[in-house]
Amino acid sequence: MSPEAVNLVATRFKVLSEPLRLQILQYLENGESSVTNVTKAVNSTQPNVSKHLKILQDEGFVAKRQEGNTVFYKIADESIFELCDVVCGSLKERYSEKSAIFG
Amino acid sequence: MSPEAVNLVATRFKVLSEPLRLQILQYLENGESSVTNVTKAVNSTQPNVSKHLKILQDEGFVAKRQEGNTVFYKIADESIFELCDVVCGSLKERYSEKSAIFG
DNA sequence: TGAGCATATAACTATATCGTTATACTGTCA
DNA sequence: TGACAGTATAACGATATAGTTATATGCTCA
Repeated sequence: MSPEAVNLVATRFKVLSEPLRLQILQYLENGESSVTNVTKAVNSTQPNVSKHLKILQDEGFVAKRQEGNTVFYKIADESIFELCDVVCGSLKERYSEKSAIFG
Repeated sequence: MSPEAVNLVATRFKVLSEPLRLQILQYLENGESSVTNVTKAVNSTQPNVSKHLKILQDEGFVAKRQEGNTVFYKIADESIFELCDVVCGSLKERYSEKSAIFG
């Protein structure tokens, strides 16, 4: 893998390395949602959620759609769930005694 | 996924979000290696590589083995390559025009 | 025991980013 | 047009971490 490719991959992992962003993605797995509803779902503030949604959008993980004055975001790259599955599987192996918290 | 699980997953992604650490993992894919050789391979400094190796080990991605006064590190969790493959695939789709740099 | 090599750690600077607060922007509706 | 709701952005403080330099630790061998 070339250095540029390594950097792009690292950036992708970095975007997924914030718990709040993972929570947002997890919530959006249920379907598209307005910023206000995402904010409520993840129990944060609107500006903070807005900022994180922008980061997720810049990386192509989510896409936005405007309707009136409300903006709806939805998952744009399903591979994130595959990534989480792989990580969870690995974590389950490593912390087999803690595996209960992964359901 | 519970909040604790989200945090553990986020931590895992964070460890993989540094280009140098990805380079180290990529190099170790060829087999175990001493710290000195890793340092040369990734073109960094010994203390820096040592620090990153510790981070990778704490997360269970690599394991160490001491022989005399040299320490050998090797991959301890093959799932990282699966993760990189998924990310690369997703990136290829997104930047299809740039896909050449991924080989 | 003492020199020298390999690795780890400590202390530091610089940079990045999270979350907050305040405010700007944009669209709707009376 | 004016008020308000939804979203985005700017500015700020606080925290975290990458990389460097210096040094400590631990092993080997003469």
